[in-house]
Amino acid sequence: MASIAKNAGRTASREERRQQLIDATMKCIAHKGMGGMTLGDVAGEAGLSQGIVNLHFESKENLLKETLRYLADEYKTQFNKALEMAGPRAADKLRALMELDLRPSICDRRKISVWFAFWSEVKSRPVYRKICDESDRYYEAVIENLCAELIAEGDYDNVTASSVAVALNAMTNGLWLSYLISPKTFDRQSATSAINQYLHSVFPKHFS
Amino acid sequence: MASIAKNAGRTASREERRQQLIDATMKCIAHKGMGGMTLGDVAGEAGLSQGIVNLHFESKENLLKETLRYLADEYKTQFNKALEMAGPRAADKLRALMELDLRPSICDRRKISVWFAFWSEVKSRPVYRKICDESDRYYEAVIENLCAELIAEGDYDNVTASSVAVALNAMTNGLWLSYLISPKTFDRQSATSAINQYLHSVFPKHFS
Amino acid sequence: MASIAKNAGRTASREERRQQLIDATMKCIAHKGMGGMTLGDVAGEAGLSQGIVNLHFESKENLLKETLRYLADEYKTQFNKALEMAGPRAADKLRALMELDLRPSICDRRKISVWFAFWSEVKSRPVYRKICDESDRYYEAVIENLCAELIAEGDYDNVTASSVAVALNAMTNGLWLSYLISPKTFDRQSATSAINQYLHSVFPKHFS
Amino acid sequence: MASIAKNAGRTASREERRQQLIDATMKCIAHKGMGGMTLGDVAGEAGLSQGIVNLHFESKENLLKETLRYLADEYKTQFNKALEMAGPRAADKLRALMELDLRPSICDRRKISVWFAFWSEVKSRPVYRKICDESDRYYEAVIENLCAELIAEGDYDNVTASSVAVALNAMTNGLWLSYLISPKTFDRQSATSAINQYLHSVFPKHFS
DNA sequence: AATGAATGAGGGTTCATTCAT
DNA sequence: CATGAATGAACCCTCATTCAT
Repeated sequence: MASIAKNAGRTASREERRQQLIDATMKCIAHKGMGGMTLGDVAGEAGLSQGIVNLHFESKENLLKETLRYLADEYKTQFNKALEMAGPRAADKLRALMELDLRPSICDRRKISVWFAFWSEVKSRPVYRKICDESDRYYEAVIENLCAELIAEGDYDNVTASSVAVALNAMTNGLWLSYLISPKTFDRQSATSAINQYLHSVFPKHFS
Repeated sequence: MASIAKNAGRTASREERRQQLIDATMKCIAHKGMGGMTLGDVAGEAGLSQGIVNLHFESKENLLKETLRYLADEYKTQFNKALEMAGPRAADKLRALMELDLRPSICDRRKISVWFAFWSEVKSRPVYRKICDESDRYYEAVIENLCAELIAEGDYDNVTASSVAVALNAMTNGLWLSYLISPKTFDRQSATSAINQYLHSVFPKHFS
Repeated sequence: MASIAKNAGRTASREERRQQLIDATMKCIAHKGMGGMTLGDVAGEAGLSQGIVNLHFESKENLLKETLRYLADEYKTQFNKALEMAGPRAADKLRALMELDLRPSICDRRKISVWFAFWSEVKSRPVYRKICDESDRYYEAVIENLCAELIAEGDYDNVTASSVAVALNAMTNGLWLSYLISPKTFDRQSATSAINQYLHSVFPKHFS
Repeated sequence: MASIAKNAGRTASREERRQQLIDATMKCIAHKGMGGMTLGDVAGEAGLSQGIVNLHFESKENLLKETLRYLADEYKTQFNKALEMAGPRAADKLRALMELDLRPSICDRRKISVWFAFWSEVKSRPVYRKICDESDRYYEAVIENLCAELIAEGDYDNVTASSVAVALNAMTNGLWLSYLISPKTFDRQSATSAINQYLHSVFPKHFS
């Protein structure tokens, strides 16, 4: 029985272990920063031994790449699910996507920290840039399509779908930063207001 | 007095050297990432010798803090200058500030990289958070005041100054990210459109 | 009895596995050098799993010792067989031994590599020295006896059996080194000539 | 005064330090074997700190390469000096070269150990092979020329310069091995006898 | 007997920092 | 002030060994 606890580390599927380590990695990045994080920290956080990361990910660099990929995949999954569950109307879908970015499970300082850690290395690591770029492109395309629908429906002029998509995408990312920097003074409430107000200004017939 | 004059040269040179090293630091962060950058790189970039950074900044940590402070101060200076030179009207001031963020000397991938590097460590280093927070608070306050003026002038309802300030601030930061991630497909032109469209939607009487 | 028969199979398989691993070890030493070789390499080369070597040899150190012992035994077997098959005359026996050292199955770069690997550690590992010393002593004694016979038969003066034995032993080992270092320019032919010429010079009546 | 001892490590020319480290390396290889030697050992042996080797040699691999090169250069220097100081006659030169290989400063178990360590890796590291091959080629060529002179002078038939050169080269290397393996029972005396007897047998008019 | 995930000590290497010059 | 050799802690990574299966 004691041996179960002692050998807890010996039983886990390959996939579980990888996920466990990726989770620990995100925690460590948030806690110590991308440069400050060490493989020792990650292993410790996961309650496992020194060599475990190299065993499952070959190298630190690869662990980080896989962590980013997980983060991107996880977001995409949520994004698509939000889209699906929002019902058929474009306005509802758009609102759902905006809400997604402010949902506590996504908009949490730890996770935001990790996103910024990768973004900050986008210039020095082409792999990161590629992953982020592909994701971004997808989201912006979806949003742009939704905006195009709204514009057609509402007969809005003076507004292009592309510009609104760019603005919305930028805004949600920017709001994450505000939350990261000023967690005390910045709350989800004000973020929601800012977005709603923007949507109302641009698409008054769809958003009150 | 004599000694002041005598030290003026030294002091000036000391200041110049510090600036030279801060510049090198920003280049290195952009090039190698916050974690990848070493004091050796910085010294090399500045064309000086190994120990030089510790001589002028005591420690790496302090160099980074001073670099962030410089970055923040530089931005503040430009911000205030833009405000001043824009003329007395709130709308002009606001437009000038938006333009500032997209001006090549500010919105350049290298510099943006450095901003993101510091932001990514905001959670693990309270000092960084403090510096960023103070700056942000100031800018948002200024913008909020300008918006309040516009609202009063234009008699806009359904809009609060605070929300617009939050949105604008987020948007400009988010646009930097888009530029960082997709330098090929994202250009200053589309960023300008996004902002102008937003301003026009919210303050139609002031922005065409 | 029954149990002996029953275990014979197991024992045989156990012995086969050990031999398989020793062969793999020699391959790996030749390929990666004594320091570069790992137990993982050995297991891989044998097409077996990680822990296999420790299962059969307890430790790396022991595996190496057993490998050397195998190498020495194998050589001794061949040596004795060559001696036996050469016929009764001392000159024929001597020639057979010289030929043995140049025979492709013995004088092959891979195997030579392994010999040198062990010799190079003779100074730091007394066990290796002991094994090599014992073998050497045996071969030199045999050769010395053969030389003594020849000297008696041929009435050679100015020559001692001991010195010729020392020289021949040194020469064959030295020729292996030449082959190891210069496989392209050094061939079995020139090695054979060198030995024959030596034998002819020393024992002109026995070797033409 | 105390500080002189304490800072002994801080004063030494680049070249001196490199040599000091190469010496320590040879000691360590002899003591622990090529695989067992660590950079920590080398630094410790030199009385310096951990990082010192990488500071002066960039990598362990490079340290080893430079060590081999030093060993080869040192030998070549001695070889050429022996050649020069031996006087004009070929026989004297040849004898001087043979004596060189048995001279205590060259034929010492520590140094021999190091030679064997490199030879044992000749198959897995082409660089080592190249260095050894080039040296060997040079020595054999010199010896072959000397033998050719002797053959011409003495009108020896049944002997080719090339074969004698090959044999002599092999023999000296092989004698080193005997010394390495059997330091107790093998002495310089018997090695000398073996060589002299060989020379006498082949070139009776020149060597008594 | 065999596997292969897990361990953890120890290796090579990097790098912030110190110090004699 | 400035240099750059030297330090030594700490990193990533490897690998012999152990152990549950």
